[in-house]
Formats: sequence, C-alpha cells, structure tokens
Amino acid sequence: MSTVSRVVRDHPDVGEQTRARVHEAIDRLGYRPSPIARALVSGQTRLLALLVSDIANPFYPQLAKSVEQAAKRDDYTVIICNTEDRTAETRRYVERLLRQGLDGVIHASAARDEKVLLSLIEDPRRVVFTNRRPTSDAVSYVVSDNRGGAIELTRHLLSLEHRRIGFIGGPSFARNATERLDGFTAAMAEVPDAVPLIAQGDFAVDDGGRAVHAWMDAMSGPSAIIAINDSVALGALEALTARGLRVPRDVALAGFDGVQLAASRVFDLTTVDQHIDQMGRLAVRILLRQLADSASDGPTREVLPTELLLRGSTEGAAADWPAAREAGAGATLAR
Amino acid sequence: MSTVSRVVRDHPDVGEQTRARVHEAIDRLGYRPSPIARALVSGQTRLLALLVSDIANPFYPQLAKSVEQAAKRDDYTVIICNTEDRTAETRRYVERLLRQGLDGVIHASAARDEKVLLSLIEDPRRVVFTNRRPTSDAVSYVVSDNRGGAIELTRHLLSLEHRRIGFIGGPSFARNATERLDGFTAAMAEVPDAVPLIAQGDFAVDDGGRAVHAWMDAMSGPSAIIAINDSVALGALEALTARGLRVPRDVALAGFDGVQLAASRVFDLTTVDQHIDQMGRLAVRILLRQLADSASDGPTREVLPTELLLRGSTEGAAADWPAAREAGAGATLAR
DNA sequence: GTGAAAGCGCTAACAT
DNA sequence: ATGTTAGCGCTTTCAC
Repeated sequence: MSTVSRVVRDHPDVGEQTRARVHEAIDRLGYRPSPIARALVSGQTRLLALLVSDIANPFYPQLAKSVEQAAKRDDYTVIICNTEDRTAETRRYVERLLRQGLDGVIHASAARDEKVLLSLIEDPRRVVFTNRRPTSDAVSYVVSDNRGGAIELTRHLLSLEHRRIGFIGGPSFARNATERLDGFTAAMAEVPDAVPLIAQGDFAVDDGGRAVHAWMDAMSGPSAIIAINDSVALGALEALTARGLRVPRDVALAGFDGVQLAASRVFDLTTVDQHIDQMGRLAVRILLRQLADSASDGPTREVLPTELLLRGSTEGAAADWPAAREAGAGATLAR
Repeated sequence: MSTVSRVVRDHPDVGEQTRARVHEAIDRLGYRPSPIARALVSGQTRLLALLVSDIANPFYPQLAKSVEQAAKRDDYTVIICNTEDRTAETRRYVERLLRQGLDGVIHASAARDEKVLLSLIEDPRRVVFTNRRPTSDAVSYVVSDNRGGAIELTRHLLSLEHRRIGFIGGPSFARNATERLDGFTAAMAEVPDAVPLIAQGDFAVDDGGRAVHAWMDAMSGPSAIIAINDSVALGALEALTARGLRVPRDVALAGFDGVQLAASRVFDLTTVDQHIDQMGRLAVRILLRQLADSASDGPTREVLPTELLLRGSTEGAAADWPAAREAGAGATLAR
C-alpha cells in the first residue's frame, strides 16, 4: 500500500522492477488516487481562488482565462470569486474555501478587503496580488506600471495639443486607480497651461456616462478624456454619442487595460495595454513557486511595463475647446 | 464524537439538553467541521461545475454570476470550466473534478461533448443542461425558446419590409444555433418573396465580420442581418462600419441573447432577450433538487419564453436593396 | 438517546 | 527497498 503511494508520487525509494510491476497493476485496475483522501492527510487540494471585483468587466474574464490555463498545467483548479469589492464577500469566499482546503489565492482586486484576506490566510506566501498593488509589503504581487502608462498616455494627448483633459478616476481604495491618477496628474503638471479635470468613478460602465454628463452640463467639458479603464471609456463614449459629440473630432477618448473589445472597429479605442495574459501567467507562476518552496525568501514584486495602443479615438489633430457642440443626429465614430 | 456529528447535522436522535451543551461547546471552541473529511466519507463536496464554451463571450459571465449566486445560497461552490467547445477539455475537467468529488454539473454549452459528459457522470440526475438543449432525453434542461424568439425577430424584420435577410448562424452541433436558424427559416418561408441568406459561423466576434464581408463582396448583401448572438452582431457591426455601411439606414442588424453590452447606446442593438439570470437560477434550482431528492422522477424540461428587445439597430422604415453603398468615411450608428 | 468502534483512501513514520 | 502501523476528521453501524 505504501509502496503504491510511493510509486504514484515518484518517490525515489522504490526498486526498478517493483515500480514497473506497480505501474502495470495501476493501469490494469484503472486505479486513480483520490484527491480527497490525499487532501485529508496532506492538507493540499490543488485548489486556487482567483478573486475579482466584477466578472462582467471584460478585463477579468481575460485574466481568468490566462490564470486558469497557467494553473492547469500544474494540475491546479481555479475557482473564480466575485467580490464586488465588498469585504464581506471576500471573507465569505475565503473562509469557506479555506475549510475546503484551498491552497492559495490570487487577488486581482485588492481593496478594503486586503487585511481581512491576509489575516484569514495567515501565511502570506499563499497569496499573490495582481492588477491592484497591495499595501502590505510582506506579500508578492504582479502589477502593471500604471503610473508610467498613464503618464505616457497623458503626454500623448498633450502632444496632440489637448490642454483641458478629463480623467475619470476610480475608487481611492484601488491602487491601480490611484496610480493612474497619479501619473495623469504628474504628466499634466509638466505643461504649464494644461488643465486637469478629475471625476470620481467606480470602474463601472455607468460611471463613464455620469462623468461626461457632469462635465458637459457644466459647459466646461474637456477636449480629451481618459477613462480609468476600457469599460468606463465605453460608458463615456455612450454619453458623448448621446449628446451628439463625436469621437475623436469633438472629444478625444482613451481607456486603460487593453481589453479585446477596445480594439473593435466600433470603438477603436486608444488604450494602455496591460498585457493581461502575461500578468495572469506570471501571477500563477509566482504563487506556485511560493507554494512549492518552503524556503522563505521574501516576496516577489513585479511591475510590468505597459504599452500605449494608439487608435482612432484619439486620432487627428489638436482640439480647440470648447468643442463644436451641434446637438442632435448622427454621432460619428472614430475614423 | 458521534453525538457532535449528529448535532452539527441536525439529526433528530439527540436530547434537548445534550444538543444545547454541544452547541455551547462548539462555538466556545470555534469548531468548524472539515468539508474534506466529510467529503471523504460522504462523497459529497458541495462543488458544482459550470461548463461554458467561452468565458470571454459576455453572455457567459452574466450566466456565471447568476449561477454562482443561486448556488451559494445553498452553500455550493461553482467552478467555471472553459471548454472552448472541445470535447477533450470537457473530459479533462470533468474527470479531474469528479475525482475531486464534484457533486453536479451545469453544462451551458452542450456540443459534441454531450455523450462524454453523460458517460463520465453516470448518474444523469447530477447534470442539468442550459442554454443549449441536449440531445439526450434522459436529462434535465432549461433553455430559451430559441425557435420562437428567432421567428418573432424575423417577422419583425419582415414587417419592416426587409426581404433579403441574412442570418449568421452558429455551428451545427449547438442546438441553440440550429433552433434559431430553424425559426428564421420558418418565418422567412411565410413570406413568398422573402430571400433568406445563410452564413455559417462559430459564435465568435470575427465570424460576424467574415459573413458580412463575404456577402458584400459578392454584391448580394442583405438589407437586414440577424446574428446568432450579440457578440457576432458586434463583429458584423464592425465590418459594416468598416465598409462605410450605416446601421440601420443601410443595413438593419439584430442579435440574440440580450447581453448588457447590446443595450449600450453605442450599439443600440435589437436583440432577443434570453433572461439570462432567470435561466441560470432555474438551472441551479433544478440541479440542487435532483441532487437532494433520491426519488427518481423523470428529467425536468423547461423552455423559457424570450423577449424581443427593439432598439435602434433595426429602427426605421423599409430597406430598398441594394443598399446605398457609399464608400469611405463616417459610418453613423443607430439614431 | 448516547458512546464505542470501524473505516472512507490516502501518507508518514517506523520497522524490517 | 519494502511492508506494517497509525492516524487525517469525519460519518455510520452497532451496542448499550
């Protein structure tokens, strides 16, 4: 019995021929070890949780796909958990899954739940943060260079002679949002007559619309808008369209993330590509390494470069504000 | 020990005061039963799998959300599995998860993998199909009235005087696709001079574009297009836009599913609403009932009514074909 | 009604 | 190098 166990797990202490005989018997009987029994004694289930704030945001399915693919190569199963940025949800999921024998967690939407998660898990090596940088410095993470990406994008808009630039931000508890805002602010400060307009949002499509309407109602609209992510940019595009403003002729528009949808000709949205797949794969690799090595070297911190993807929504020449504001019909899309 | 077990599971055979004493001890010691040990002996893990063909198709995240929410009310955890419509993936997932003690499966993308799944699971009461109707009649399902929805949509287009109507279909192994095609064909047959144009696709965004280009290249374009789902409609819209054709003025366009994105003003897409949330909730309810009741009444078969959502992409009057085909600039969106 | 004992399918420690 | 033994934390007979 224990010999079988040794063979199955490729333990060295087993004779050549014994191993062969056991292997023969195994696939003759169609024997499969029970992960449950194994989990009971070893405490390892090969289950990972991926925490995301909103699976309906196209960014997360893309991330989930890459995480899932990377994990399954090492025979791990990924459970996607929708936190909606609510700490209670994080707690519910993690408490439950921990009892189920969860091995590790990738948190792609660290927010106010960061401390709860860390205290629940106890061992910080069982967690990797991604997308949003954690505040704790005892834990590994893989994030994009959000600040740098925002700077690059903002400078591009400035180079197009935009001066009044609106930034539709995210919630202050999300580090990716604050870092992007920070980059925006820094880049704007480099140009004397640049006027930054800042709106608060919540990563949701509707937030984009709200911000646009508020600006335009106040007759103080920007000539270019940067949205905190591609979904919000979509909401902004909707609102602009509804008000008869054309992109990019009346208002330039850019997003952040680089979701596939943004590349669609219908949006043709300039955005900052996060290389989502790479980020997901790397997060998995780091986590699995930490789970395997008992050696406790410090946390791994990766900041991936972003890539500015120039598309039609910011194309063309300077914007002289206030933008032409013919009401009514046919809003034209990029190009 | 066994008494504790009885108390935890609300077993009747336990004295009033004993129960009280045990409860007291339980939350004094902070005792939590181990699902793993429980699974080892009972064979039940409260784990469900949700099989989907492509999590990046916005339809599935929406479905997953509703399934997940419904399941967690009964303390079940849902694992989302991306099959990409490949039987091998289904087998991999299900074999693995079964060993992990999977309790049940909701398959939202039944395809060529149907038989494999059923043979792997053995007990058909552990499976519920949704979205795509299965061929087996031994198993429960919840699907929309795809045929009826397609008929209603097609008739609407016909009532707008469209006669050449294109249908961008899905793969023949997907029952929802064939049922929709069937409805389309039936409705077209009701009108003598109606000319159905049929293209094959694969539920992906690109398929919409391919079909449009093929039709338009052949100079035989339809005046209205029905896409097999909202994603494909997006692809079609892209392609139409690229060719300088305006929706709905030059070509009317409609989708199927009712994903949130379709409601966006940027698309303003007429579509057939599947009531995704309701479908997901119902699938869970049926599955959990089957898992609980050992009584083996036959499979439950639910066909939910769809709802035609009229929006700007099919708005307005008759289309006289061939559509105006000015090349070049500014494609205008609906409204 | 309650406790004792066996055992779910493995792994780890120990003996051989 | 291999077999034996003792659990992992529960549920389930089976006595009492």
